[in-house]
Amino acid sequence: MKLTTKGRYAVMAMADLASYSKDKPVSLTAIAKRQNISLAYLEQLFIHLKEDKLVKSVRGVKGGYALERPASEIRLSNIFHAVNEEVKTLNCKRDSKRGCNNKSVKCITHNLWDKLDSHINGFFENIKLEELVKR
Amino acid sequence: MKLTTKGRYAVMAMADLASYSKDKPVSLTAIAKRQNISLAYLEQLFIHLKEDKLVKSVRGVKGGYALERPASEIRLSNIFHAVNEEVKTLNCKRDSKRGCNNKSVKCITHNLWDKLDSHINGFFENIKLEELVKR
DNA sequence: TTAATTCTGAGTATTTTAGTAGGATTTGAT
DNA sequence: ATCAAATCCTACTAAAATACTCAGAATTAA
Repeated sequence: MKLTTKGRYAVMAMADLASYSKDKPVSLTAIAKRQNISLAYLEQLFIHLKEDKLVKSVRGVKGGYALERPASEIRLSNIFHAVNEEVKTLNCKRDSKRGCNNKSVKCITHNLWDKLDSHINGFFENIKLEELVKR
Repeated sequence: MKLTTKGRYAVMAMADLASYSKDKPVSLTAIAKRQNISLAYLEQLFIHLKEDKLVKSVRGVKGGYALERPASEIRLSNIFHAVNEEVKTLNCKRDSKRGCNNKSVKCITHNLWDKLDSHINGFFENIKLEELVKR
């Protein structure tokens, strides 16, 4: 199990925005340089961040991105969700087809993965972008 | 981020062992059938489980595997570690080379990944194979 | 008009994962 | 002694996911 760079980059970029975009939008070029992330890759991430209304964009010269909501109202879970960095420990279709009835060994572990999901998601839900940036 | 089947299979197989190998060793063929996992794939996993002294093997006819330690002394973290299903949210070499000094945005998030690692690892460390099986 | 920027879709290289293949070795049972 | 069931071992491969790149279109302040 590992966290992919997609989620990491998204959080880094959002933290960058929260730090540098007080009044004016920040261009992806600036973020790309500061955080050392490919511009083209950032562009793709920001499409999703915008879709989920975490950032707003200003097109054209002097344009860029800014937070759509205050950093105190953005949870890390929102960011991960936006870029499809889901915690997905089990795709249950197979199991449910076979009638997952909490009796087989398979389903003993099934419960485990559910708990793990909650555990990890809870972690991200409890941290706001604001906390990450201040300090 | 996702958990791979490797870790799932390893836990399922260990849970199977804990359930079925009371006195006699259990063959991988039996586990493969019960849990619907490829035999050859299981073999590879058990090499590692054995290396980490979680299971012991009996070769030859009527052979198989059994737990090396009681289920109450095997933590899920031991299993994941054995099959290299590590929680690895950040490979820090790049960052440390650049002098990760907890000042840049990169290192703000760096702390985050460290915490996440602990959070997830803590989850696995707190669950023993025994708890998984009984009930 | 120009240059900086977001926006969009497609394509590709790399890595990881999951699984296969083909044996060699060991050993209880007949 | 032979056989078959099992572990053990190494290498290979197919598929999927990841992490990008590329080429351009659209927008807009200066």
